[in-house]
Amino acid sequence: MPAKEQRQVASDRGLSKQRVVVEAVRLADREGVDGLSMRRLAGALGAGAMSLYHYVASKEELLDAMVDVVFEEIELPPEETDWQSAMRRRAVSARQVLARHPWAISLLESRTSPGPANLRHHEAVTACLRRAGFPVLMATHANWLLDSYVYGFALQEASLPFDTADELAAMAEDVYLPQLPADEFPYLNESAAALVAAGYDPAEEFIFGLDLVLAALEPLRASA
Amino acid sequence: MPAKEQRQVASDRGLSKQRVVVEAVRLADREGVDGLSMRRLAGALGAGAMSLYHYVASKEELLDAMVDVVFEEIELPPEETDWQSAMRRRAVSARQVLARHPWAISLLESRTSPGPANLRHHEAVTACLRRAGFPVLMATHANWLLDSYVYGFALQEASLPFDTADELAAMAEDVYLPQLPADEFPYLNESAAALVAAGYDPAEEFIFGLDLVLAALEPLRASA
DNA sequence: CTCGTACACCGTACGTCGTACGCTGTACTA
DNA sequence: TAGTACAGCGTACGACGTACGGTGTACGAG
Repeated sequence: MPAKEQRQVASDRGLSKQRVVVEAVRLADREGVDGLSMRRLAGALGAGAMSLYHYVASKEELLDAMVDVVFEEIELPPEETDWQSAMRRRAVSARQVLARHPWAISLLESRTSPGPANLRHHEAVTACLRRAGFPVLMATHANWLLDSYVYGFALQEASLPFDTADELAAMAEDVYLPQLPADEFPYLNESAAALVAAGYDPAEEFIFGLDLVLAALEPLRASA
Repeated sequence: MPAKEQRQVASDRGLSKQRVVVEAVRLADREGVDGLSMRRLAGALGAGAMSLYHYVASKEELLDAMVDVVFEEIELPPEETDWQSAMRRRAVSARQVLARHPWAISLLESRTSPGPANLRHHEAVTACLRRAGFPVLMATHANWLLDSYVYGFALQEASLPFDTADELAAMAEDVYLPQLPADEFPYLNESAAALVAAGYDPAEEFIFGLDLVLAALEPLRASA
């Protein structure tokens, strides 16, 4: 019934798994993962809902592909520098990317088989550690530790309702402190006051723990 | 129309926010968070779906309450010991609890305002650190670092499709190695082989990173 | 030039979801 | 005895994922 005047638009306007997944990521960035439905996604692509199923077997597969797109965005550890700088680079990049796509974090939990970009990433990180002199088991330990820190930080960051020092100060005054009776929560009150006074910026927190972890790993490079 | 022979069952079989939330946690443990629907939950409680809304304003509020129940299960840092032992205790407990309720991790990301148990927990941890001599800002750093590690580890653990060394060995042989061409992923192959050979048990991984982090924090106890 | 087949895409339909709304029966107070 | 409050329920609505069976266009073979 429809479409009689459209002709060679196909190759340009036509769908593809690429286009579907990329648009899904955009939609999730904009509206959160709960706002991502097959119908809405199809709408954003100017297509019918069922057309998507020619490119993705199910919504689950779509989510898998989205997570892998996110992994593709994370910078691999550069090979030219010392291992600490390289790992810092990739960790900082990972945090940035996960902050840009907060929905990806909650998806990680439920996706059990890593996509190709995830594997490539893991390989590159392991390579960096092994070349720096970490024995196999130590490299595994370091991997777990660093990834735990990065993911856990991103997870906590995603649940913060503020981004900057100013917003923190405003929220502390208006929202937090009122529900924190000073006698029941003396230390949280103390912290909140001190953080606001110091102009605490959560964005700078990441590097502190990261460098501390990297320094703590350094001595393990040559041991068994 | 119904219910004419039931009488004093009310106080025993009657609902309450407690019962609703606890049963929701059980259901989520059993079927995952996707398997938790208001109808199914009501069914498990022998009630109609809409009855739940007398105890929870919305499903969102139910999820908030479930997360707080999980926090209640986490052991607070004991006050009698040195700070490292205390923090180790609570971290180990947190990991256990989160492993028992994997759905809670993905919920953390979307819940922006902490419940009472969460606040009490945070207060206790901060108290422990401050009493151990950490200055306010350092205690904040330590908090972020430790929580990041615990949450991130739990997140990674939840996405593992195996729990024991044996299962890892089996999966490595049957699933992972076949899709990891040795020329493209030399280091992952090396790691997989070494881990299987060493009888690597992911359950022991947690303590390694935890103790490393605790040791790295120790020297910061008295500095500004 | 026709026709068959393959492909890209779509409309409809089903069962499930969260929940707004309004009704019932019971329990207790006046 | 009447009135009120409350616990719980039934129905209904719109949105979801997706099974199924179309329908138009492109293209190679005859």
